[in-house]
Amino acid sequence: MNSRFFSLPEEKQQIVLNAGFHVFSRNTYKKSPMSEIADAAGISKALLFHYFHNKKELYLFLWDTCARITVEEMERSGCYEQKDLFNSMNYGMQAKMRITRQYPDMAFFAVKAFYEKDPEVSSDIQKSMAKYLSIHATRKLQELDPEEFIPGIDLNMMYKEMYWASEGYLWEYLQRGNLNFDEMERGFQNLLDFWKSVYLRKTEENPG
Amino acid sequence: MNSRFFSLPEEKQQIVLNAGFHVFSRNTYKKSPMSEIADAAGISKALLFHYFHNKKELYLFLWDTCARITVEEMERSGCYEQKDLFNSMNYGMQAKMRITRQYPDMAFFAVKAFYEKDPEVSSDIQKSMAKYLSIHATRKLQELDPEEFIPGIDLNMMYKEMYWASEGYLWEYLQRGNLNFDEMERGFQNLLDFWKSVYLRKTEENPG
DNA sequence: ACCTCCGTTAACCGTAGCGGTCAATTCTAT
DNA sequence: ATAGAATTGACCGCTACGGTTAACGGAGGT
Repeated sequence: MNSRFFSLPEEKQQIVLNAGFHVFSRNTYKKSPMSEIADAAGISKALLFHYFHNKKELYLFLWDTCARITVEEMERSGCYEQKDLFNSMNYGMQAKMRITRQYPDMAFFAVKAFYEKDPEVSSDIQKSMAKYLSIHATRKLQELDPEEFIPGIDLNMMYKEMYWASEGYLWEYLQRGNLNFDEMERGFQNLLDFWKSVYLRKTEENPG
Repeated sequence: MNSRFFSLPEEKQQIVLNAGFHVFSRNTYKKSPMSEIADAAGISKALLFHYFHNKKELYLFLWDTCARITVEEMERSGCYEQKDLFNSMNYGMQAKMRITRQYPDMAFFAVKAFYEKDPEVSSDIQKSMAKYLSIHATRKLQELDPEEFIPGIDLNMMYKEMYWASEGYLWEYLQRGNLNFDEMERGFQNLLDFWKSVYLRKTEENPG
């Protein structure tokens, strides 16, 4: 289908993908010019049209790539198999950052595409999303052992709270651009350590 | 300056402002058409140009309005005078939601404008921002009494964590549109209660 | 030396949308 | 009826868009 694009060296492919993620994540579908994407990728507009027959094809290809890579990388991180909640979040976040390192604008693109309203692409997006969600639904919420946490804590709320804070944390970094991944990773470790120190029940092995 | 606009009934003014916030928050400055704003406000493009001489004037007016209302509403909420951290956050969040109720897209507009790169407006934005930040800087970080919180907790980290979670919480609601403010408020109350139950030191009055 | 293939591009095309203007129309109050 | 303000449709010059095409240039085969 995209044989011409796939025969490119992988490095060049990534540059084009990133250019697409970048432009489409900052504009609506309709207001994302192919010329801007080509410029960002350092190639001519005509060549971009040589790789992808039209704008819609590129956009949907980017969406599929985004979904595929996310699923792959999350599976690969092993976060779903972790029994320990904090390890699970840690691996999950590491996966997200590994993705962001390679495709800095993919996260933005994903949310933008999900809420895209343009009739030329929205139905395709939603259809594909439904497919991926049905896969995702197999992963049920962690079964947490109340004995491990401080007495009386609302574990459901704790989980949601940690999720929101992770999102807020990630968001703050993504928003300001020029990412320092080592710093991000260290910061998230601190966050995890804080949660452990506060939420985990104190025992002989874990004296707070 | 904008005498023609100000002589409008307040209700109509708000409609126009919201239309502006909406369009400018979803596109770059350059790609936000005046025609689209006029449509969203239910008036003709020519009339919009009657109220504001050109696009730049409207944009900067929106920015000033945004900054002014935010400062006003935060002051008015009384969150800065609160001695208790949780009360302070509660009032602050209530103020944010009061603003969002009236101008649903103002929060989006603010972050977008802050990161706007277009040379036609970016310098004005940054200049005005510096002004407002210098006012804001007078409000120093809460002096927290370690005696009130569980022993050994990292108060600095706790504060940051609560901030991130609030942002993540707000973001989740804003993102999906069609806001239910009562539900949002209840949800945030739950979050506050959770924090109190976990972070506050247990005493006779507060048996966890 | 010539030819062929193919990645790559500048230049182009028809159209649509932009910021901004203005004459004309409608509304309102006397 | 009429002055004056509010409001608009139609317009202008220009830019930018998606997509096409003819041509360029280098690598490899003969």
